[in-house]
Amino acid sequence: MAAAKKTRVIPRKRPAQDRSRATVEALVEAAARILVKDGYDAFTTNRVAEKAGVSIGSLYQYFPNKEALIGELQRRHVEDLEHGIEEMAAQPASAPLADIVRVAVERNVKSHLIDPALHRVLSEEIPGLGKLHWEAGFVERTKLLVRKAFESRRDEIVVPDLDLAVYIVMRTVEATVHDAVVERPKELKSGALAEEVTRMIVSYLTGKPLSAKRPVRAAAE
Amino acid sequence: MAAAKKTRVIPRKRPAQDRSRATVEALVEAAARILVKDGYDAFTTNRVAEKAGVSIGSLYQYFPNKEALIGELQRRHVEDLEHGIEEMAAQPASAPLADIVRVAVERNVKSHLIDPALHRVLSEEIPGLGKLHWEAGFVERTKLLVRKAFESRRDEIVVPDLDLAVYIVMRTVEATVHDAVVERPKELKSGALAEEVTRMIVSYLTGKPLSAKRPVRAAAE
Amino acid sequence: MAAAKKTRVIPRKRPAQDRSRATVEALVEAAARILVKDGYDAFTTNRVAEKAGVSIGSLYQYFPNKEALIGELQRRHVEDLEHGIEEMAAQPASAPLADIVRVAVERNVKSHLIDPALHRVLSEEIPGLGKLHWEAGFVERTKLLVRKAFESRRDEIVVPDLDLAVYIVMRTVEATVHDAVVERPKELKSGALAEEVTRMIVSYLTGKPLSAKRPVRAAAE
Amino acid sequence: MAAAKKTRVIPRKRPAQDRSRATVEALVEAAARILVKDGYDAFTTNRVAEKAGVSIGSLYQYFPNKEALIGELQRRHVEDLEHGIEEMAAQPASAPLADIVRVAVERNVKSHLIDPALHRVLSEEIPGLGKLHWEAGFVERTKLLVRKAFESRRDEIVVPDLDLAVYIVMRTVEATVHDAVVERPKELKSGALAEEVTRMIVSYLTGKPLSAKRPVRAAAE
DNA sequence: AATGAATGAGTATTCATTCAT
DNA sequence: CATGAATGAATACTCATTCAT
Repeated sequence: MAAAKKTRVIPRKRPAQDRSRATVEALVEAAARILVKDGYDAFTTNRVAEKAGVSIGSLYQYFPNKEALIGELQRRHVEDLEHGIEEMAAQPASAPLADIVRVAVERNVKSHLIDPALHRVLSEEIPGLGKLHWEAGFVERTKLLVRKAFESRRDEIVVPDLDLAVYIVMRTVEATVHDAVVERPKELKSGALAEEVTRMIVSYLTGKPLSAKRPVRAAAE
Repeated sequence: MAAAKKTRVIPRKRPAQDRSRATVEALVEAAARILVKDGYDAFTTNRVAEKAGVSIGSLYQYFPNKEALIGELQRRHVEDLEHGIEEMAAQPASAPLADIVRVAVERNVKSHLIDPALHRVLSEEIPGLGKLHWEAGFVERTKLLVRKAFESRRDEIVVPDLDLAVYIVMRTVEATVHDAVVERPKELKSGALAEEVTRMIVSYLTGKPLSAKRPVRAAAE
Repeated sequence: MAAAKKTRVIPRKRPAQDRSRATVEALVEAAARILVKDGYDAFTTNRVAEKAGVSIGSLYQYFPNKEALIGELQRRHVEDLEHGIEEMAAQPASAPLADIVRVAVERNVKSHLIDPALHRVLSEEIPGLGKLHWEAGFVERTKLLVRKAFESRRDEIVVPDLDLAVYIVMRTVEATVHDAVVERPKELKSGALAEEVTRMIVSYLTGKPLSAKRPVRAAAE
Repeated sequence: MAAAKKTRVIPRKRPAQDRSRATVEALVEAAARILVKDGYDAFTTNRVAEKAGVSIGSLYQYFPNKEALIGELQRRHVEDLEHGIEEMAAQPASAPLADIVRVAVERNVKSHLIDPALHRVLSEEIPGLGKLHWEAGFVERTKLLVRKAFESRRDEIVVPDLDLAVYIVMRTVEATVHDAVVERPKELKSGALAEEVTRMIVSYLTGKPLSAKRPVRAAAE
């Protein structure tokens, strides 16, 4: 129903030269800084260009429109999130479900601690595009990896509908960790939140409580 | 950091006269319709007034600004959510934790099935204010009720940090149900989602799986 | 082939109130003045609004875009041209072809003497729209009237293809008179040009020269 | 009154080298193609350079500005028109007026059939400069030749004011033929239009109808 | 109370042109 | 000669809000 926006989200040129790259980087940096410091209302293309020390024309040389600039910011965050899932998927086949979940959750927490303020603005203050933009395919690719990880531990899992479980788990981790940036920063940093969320998910999937906390190496950087 | 908006969110007057009430109602209706059908971009005060069959001047008679209109929409949705929590709190003291959780989850699902499209727009397309707006105090009042419910079943709960548990549970239910409107509509309506989420939460809180499904009366309308 | 522009040309509202009418008039006036004095390059919407002593917002209240403003100017000129053709058509059925032609030519000259400068800018400096805009149907309506006038004097006319004759005559009068505004202003005002053009057309249509000049009353205001 | 543009219209250098010539040619070609296919709005210097397979810098090596590019296009068209007039002037002194006129008209038709689309865009879609641009002196040189041709047949001509006659004839031929490209393409190609226009002009100038059509050799290529 | 004409600050975006490499 | 990254002035248009009637 809601009106869809007609827009390219892909940067106009893949910057090749060095000067180009520097310009693009300056723009992205400036965009992030403005978004964090002054909010979306202050996020105007002219302001971004100015803060980047670049002409407005140059901004449009690399980003077809305002949205594309935001898109790039999102892309970078999502890229990191995806790396996290890949790290989980890279766990040895022998690793128990609990370890898998813990790695995923802790890695997700790590992603959210990189630039929490930017992350918050990105998901709360941007109009028109909630998760819509979320780098095409990211959610699907991610779902697939999680599903595979679950499938190869099918015997440990008591939940009948695996697909539904994947959905619930993913939403839970994301929401729970994401909002903690603002509402539970202490527990987010201390690891307490990750521990609790891991417990919840594991006990849900396996049908039995996760006894003692047995830290996993992969979580450490 | 982010620029805060200076605004009253409360309707200028409690409409007493009938005509007034009708006007307000028409405006709110029109606002919702536009938001759902055309998205936030099309949501202009002039357009709302026009669709409501009212002059723009009249709109400003009842709503001090655009945000207040949105605020009213949110208020109405949140009001329903709050009623849900109150229903949960109204459970007899003897009701076991599992029942409490089930009632809360199922009631939340019900709230989200009232006007899913509007609900989605409200939480995804509105810029500048994510949950910030969320009717002052709603989250706090709600947290309190949930906490009390948990406290009076403290013996059933194995999680040490009750406050953290409340946060996790609330975020989980909200996120999980909310997104299901778009991504898992079937399981949302069938009750399968509510069942799973309830299982997850109960097993997390109590440390033991929720055996068979034992439906609760209060969930039935 | 050439890209067509997507635009409303119709004024947004038919001004009803007096204040509205005054605003519209001020805008049209300002538009004409700017076009004549400074050319199309200086014709910006903000400038027009300013010169009209009206806010830019008001301009857009009555004209959906820049083009519509020009459209209105053209409409007014074309309206006058059309009145001229109607005057020709209103000649008594007994009037000989020569009189008809003379009336038409002289009336056309009159139209072009109203605001020659504006007229010139309108047809020479406006990009994208040559005659394209020319008030929908004007050319057709006009052709029809001329054709009828010719048909009812078919016996006087020696040209076999009447349709082609109509085309040639119309283009000739328009081009010849229009450019005279700039290139032959003296003869345009003195009536010499009209006389010559009339001669040319009549001798072409009838196959015999138009002997002496026999002025027609209708031409005099 | 109208703001005059400050510009060189002559290409910066007479390309001597072959590569240069090729570049210029590519640019002019690209310019024409864009103008015809996409209209004046799409005619940007960057686009022209790109389509020509040349860097924007190179464009400015050969054309001081956008206008100069258009100027070159016009120059080429006008050049052809001028050749036509010269062909007329090259008729033997003994050739009767009717032949002269016929040659001129038919040659003009031929010019307009070379690249009608480009020709149309050039004269209808280019803003700021109607005929102003028209290669300095073209109109004057042309007028002179026509006048001379008329003078040397003064005895055949009944019109008293020769200068006015020249103006009227020239405007008539140009307008009548030019617009036929769009509005009477069939008659333009068949020669019917040229025939009619010739008749009109000859009968106007000589005061007697042009009896039978007596084709002239010069008109044949 | 209602109307709706008027306001005008604010913004995304284009494109001709320059100039360092 | 060629390149193409960078420039930045210029402009159409939107929309929340006010206020005279």
